[in-house]
Amino acid sequence: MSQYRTHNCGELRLSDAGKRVTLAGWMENVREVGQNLAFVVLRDFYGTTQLVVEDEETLKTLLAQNKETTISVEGVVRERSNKNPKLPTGEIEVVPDKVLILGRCRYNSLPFEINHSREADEIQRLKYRYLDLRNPLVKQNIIMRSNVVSALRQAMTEQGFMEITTPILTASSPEGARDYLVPARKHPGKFYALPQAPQQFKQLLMASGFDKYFQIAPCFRDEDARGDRSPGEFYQLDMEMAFAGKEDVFAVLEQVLPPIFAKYGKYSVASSAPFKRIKYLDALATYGSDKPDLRIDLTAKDVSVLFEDCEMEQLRAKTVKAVDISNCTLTRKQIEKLLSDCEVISGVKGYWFKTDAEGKIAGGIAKFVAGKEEALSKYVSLAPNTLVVVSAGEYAVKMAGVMIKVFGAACEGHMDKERYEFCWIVDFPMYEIGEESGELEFCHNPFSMPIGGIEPLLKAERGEIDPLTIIADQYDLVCNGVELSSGAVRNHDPEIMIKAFELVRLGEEDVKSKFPAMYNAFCYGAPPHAGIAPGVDRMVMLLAGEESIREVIAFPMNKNAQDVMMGAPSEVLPKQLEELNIAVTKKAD
RNA sequence: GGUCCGGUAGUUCAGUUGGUUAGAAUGCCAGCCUGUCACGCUGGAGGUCGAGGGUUCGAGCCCCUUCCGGAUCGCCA
Repeated sequence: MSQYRTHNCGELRLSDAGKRVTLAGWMENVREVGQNLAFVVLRDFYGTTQLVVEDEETLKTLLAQNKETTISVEGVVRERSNKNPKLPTGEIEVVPDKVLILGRCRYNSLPFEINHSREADEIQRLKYRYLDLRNPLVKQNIIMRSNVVSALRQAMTEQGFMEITTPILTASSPEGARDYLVPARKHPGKFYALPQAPQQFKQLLMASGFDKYFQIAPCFRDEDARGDRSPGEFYQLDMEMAFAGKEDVFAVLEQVLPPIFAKYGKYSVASSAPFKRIKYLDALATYGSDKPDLRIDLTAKDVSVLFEDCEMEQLRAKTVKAVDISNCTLTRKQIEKLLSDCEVISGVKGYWFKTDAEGKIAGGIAKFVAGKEEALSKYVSLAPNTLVVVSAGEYAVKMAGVMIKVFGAACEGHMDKERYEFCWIVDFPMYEIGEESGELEFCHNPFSMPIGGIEPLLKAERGEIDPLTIIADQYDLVCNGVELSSGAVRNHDPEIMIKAFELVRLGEEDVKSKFPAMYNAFCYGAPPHAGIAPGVDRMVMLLAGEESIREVIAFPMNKNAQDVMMGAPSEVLPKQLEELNIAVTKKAD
């Protein structure tokens, strides 16, 4: 038996009445209702229990303390005369006769009220995260995360995967995101890097003969944060399989994820295996996004041909996209507000018109579409009360995707929020023309196998096909418009690797110098392999229905990658820098 | 780094065209209250209106600079 308690604050019931118990917890609230009568709410991890204080001495002891002081009380469980059906412990109360002060709260005023901490300023919440986390609602997400991670480990193990940890101090990788660097004390001028992902290690594990690997892996990237992207560090369910292809990877996640989403998620799972597969180019054309939210029933139509001779200059663009929204009751003001929201997100202007109750075109750019009704109706519905939003120009597709998400969520009847819709986005282009360089570059990462192996690469080299048409065997898992993870069938063949690099004006030496370990390992006989890495934080975010990733991390950093609670990053002693062979320079004023 | 929005009591916010002593709720303190559970009632304390400068007889409000926060774009193989 614990030194401090016989029971926790969430477990006593009517059947325990008459028992002598000891409880410990935080003094959440004291309600004095008379000269010698007060109710004290005691809270611990498991719940709250009401203490009733009827003697002057105990009352004095407790009133001398601030709220949030931790105490231990010994007393008898009693049936309440006034029961509270809202509380699991609401049928009983404890009458303490011994009170012990365990940890005094020295402040009579807190930075925020514990049970309303979610409404408080975020800086305060992060600075006093240990107080914020006392709020059961805040704590709940962290508990759920723990359960989800444990369920993921169990499911992956059941699927025959083995968890192997990989180094945190490793070599900087020139590709991809900015690295976090760690100076190497014993090697002046040299640095370790924290891994952006265990990508190369897991592929090396495949070359080492491990068959199915997974890891709840910490990843570090020195890039700016977003609502759904924590700065600095995050976790992935990283996995890789040998002698396996796309179908094997899909099968594993289609078995592992839905039961976990069903059990821990806020909503029900609408997708069953196999998940819908959408080609990258089709996703862009239909949904205006490579992470479509399939809960929304809106799609984008290409109406470019209709506006070639349009009087309105902005609409005379190469690409014009239209999204028709049936049974739309939004007012002109609401429509324009939503369009301006879209404009903030995408940086592109949007246009609109609608059909009235008689099916007549009105509002917005109606003047410029008048007379085109017949041609238009081949692409979009012009049934009465249909709103049509339009985007044009270089970023028309992207804007269409934003409009689908914003209007889909805002218009009655076009989105069933209460479910999880998974899909695979497949067949990503291998190469693209870089915006800055204007030359051919890898679209995503150079580790993916081109579909068809070396053949399409050779054809492109001979000029028989456009290298932009080469497809990488790469895939994304998307759920409710959130990119959960990215994966690929890897390129395990040094010849194909070199050829893939040659198309972007690099060669064998570059492959060797950029990825020496992997290149060498693959020269000793590597298995074909494939993998994927769903983001744990984003998954938990979806399950909890949270908008901010910081709600599912115990100790999150703020957007500027600072830990305001610990004071990180911080200055260090000159001695530490000397040891690391880092010259101390004084900042110029 | 760019754009947009915001910063007023411990906390969450209101503050009209630039005009008397800057308000509310909650928390805190004191008193009252014998069945509360968001306890109630009465009273009280609590403010560098983010900072600096300017316009003005007069600035929380207008202008400039700057700091901080949020959203977003860039970025995230």
